[in-house]
Amino acid sequence: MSEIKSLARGLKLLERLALAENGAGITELAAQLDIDKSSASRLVQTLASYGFAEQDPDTRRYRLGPRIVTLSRYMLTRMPLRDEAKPYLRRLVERTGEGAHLAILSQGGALYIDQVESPATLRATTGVGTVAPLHCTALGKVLLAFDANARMPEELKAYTPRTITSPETLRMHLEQTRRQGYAIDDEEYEYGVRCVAVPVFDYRGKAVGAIGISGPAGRISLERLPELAAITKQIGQELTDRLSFRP
Amino acid sequence: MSEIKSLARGLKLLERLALAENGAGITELAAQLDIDKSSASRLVQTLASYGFAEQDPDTRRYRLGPRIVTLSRYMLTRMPLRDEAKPYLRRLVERTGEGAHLAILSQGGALYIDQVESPATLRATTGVGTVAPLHCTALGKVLLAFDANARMPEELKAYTPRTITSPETLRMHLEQTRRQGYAIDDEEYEYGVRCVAVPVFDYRGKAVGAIGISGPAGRISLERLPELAAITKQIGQELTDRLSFRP
DNA sequence: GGTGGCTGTTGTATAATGCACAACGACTAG
DNA sequence: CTAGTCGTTGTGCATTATACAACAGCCACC
Repeated sequence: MSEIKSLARGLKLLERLALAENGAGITELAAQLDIDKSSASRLVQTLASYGFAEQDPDTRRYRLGPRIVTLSRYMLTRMPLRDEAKPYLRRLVERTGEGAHLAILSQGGALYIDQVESPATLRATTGVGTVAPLHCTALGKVLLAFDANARMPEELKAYTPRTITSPETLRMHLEQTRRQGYAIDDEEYEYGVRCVAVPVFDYRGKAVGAIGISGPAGRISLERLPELAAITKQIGQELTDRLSFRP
Repeated sequence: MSEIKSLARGLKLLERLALAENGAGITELAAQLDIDKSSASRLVQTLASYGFAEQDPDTRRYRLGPRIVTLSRYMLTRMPLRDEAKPYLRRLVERTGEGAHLAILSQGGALYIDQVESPATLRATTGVGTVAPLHCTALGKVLLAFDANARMPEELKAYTPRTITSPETLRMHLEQTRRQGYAIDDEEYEYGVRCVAVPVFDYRGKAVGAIGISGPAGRISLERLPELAAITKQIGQELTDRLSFRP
């Protein structure tokens, strides 16, 4: 499995460009990858000529190009799960009033694939393409509990005081998640945001993703949680049923 | 400007993968790029090892990988225009009841950067990342009329019977668009869908994008058009005013 | 159940290609 | 005006990607 070095370098550059807040300079990029300026320059030029990067005419710095967004769209439209899940996400929003999300396991986290916003003014929305940690989000916990490919994160980073940081506690939590068929995130990732999520299975019974709702803790009160969990479980089951029909 | 060949090949492969409905095989890809199977295999393996492509375990065919979606998210969150425009898109939906979109000029078309869905059951939504033709969409016409970088498409492809296919007619249309400050799409791209769009300018007075609404022709009647155009123009102006504040 | 045609992957020698080292022009700051 | 950036471009050399194979796995078809 010998990888093509210059392609690999180009892809690494893309990732660096993605992380750079206000674009990145050639010298900077070259230093990060430990390659020569000239190499970095030519690689980025190639990326730019295909629309994967672009140069700010004023500052001469480079940033990600619009082609990425277009490719991403292609990728998303080719996912059957996304199309199937959309109506159920809408239903989730209608019945709970909160924002709904669909995520799959990817890059060691929960990758948000689709969303439907809450009609309320106060919203908790995570954009499509975000990769959220597995151990402190409802969608992530569900994937961790039900997706056979999911691996426990090495480090359980604390995002809020409520984040579960002990592997033991998390394991028990996942056990409970499996028993009750849903997971919650009680302000464990972001202050004032609670979430509920359930797994989605395909016709083989394999977990292929998770759907859930998230909203301000004020609206998603602990008293309302059982009801919201029931609704989410029901709609998740309906989606699973639908996915089971295609052989 | 010597481009790095193997990186260029890798990027071309990415684009081919994006276009392939149900993934693409190595032999197929190699034939398309006119390179050897072995080269294609190793290039795609490299793409895969960075998450830009992935292999279906069953069919052994390759498709785009999830990393693309994540990068796309980074790209979008780094666009100031998008953040600024969001509230105005919401307002547009509130006041018209139709779906709202934000687009910029890219890849010879109108690249949809953001959207807010209509609350109605019958929706006309174009996903973020879509590149729509310039000559037959309201957003596209606006960009063509106001963005200095926009180039007239070589071929005015007819998508519906109403599509403007004559360069002369289109030129007059654009002239009118400039005069009245907004453009419409009267079922010129898709049957039964009408759109209204206006330009957005930055502090230099340069057109940086376009916002607009689109919905079923049944609701966006010809009688309602003047009113909808007025609303869209007003909100577009408000957004332009906001963008003018930052030096 | 073999057999032929397909797939995608892996070895290897050769030659093309990307690389490091420069030098360059364009800016900015002191 | 000089010293320090920056990004880009030329060029010889050596690494590297490549083309041509051969390979194992799969499916379908007599």
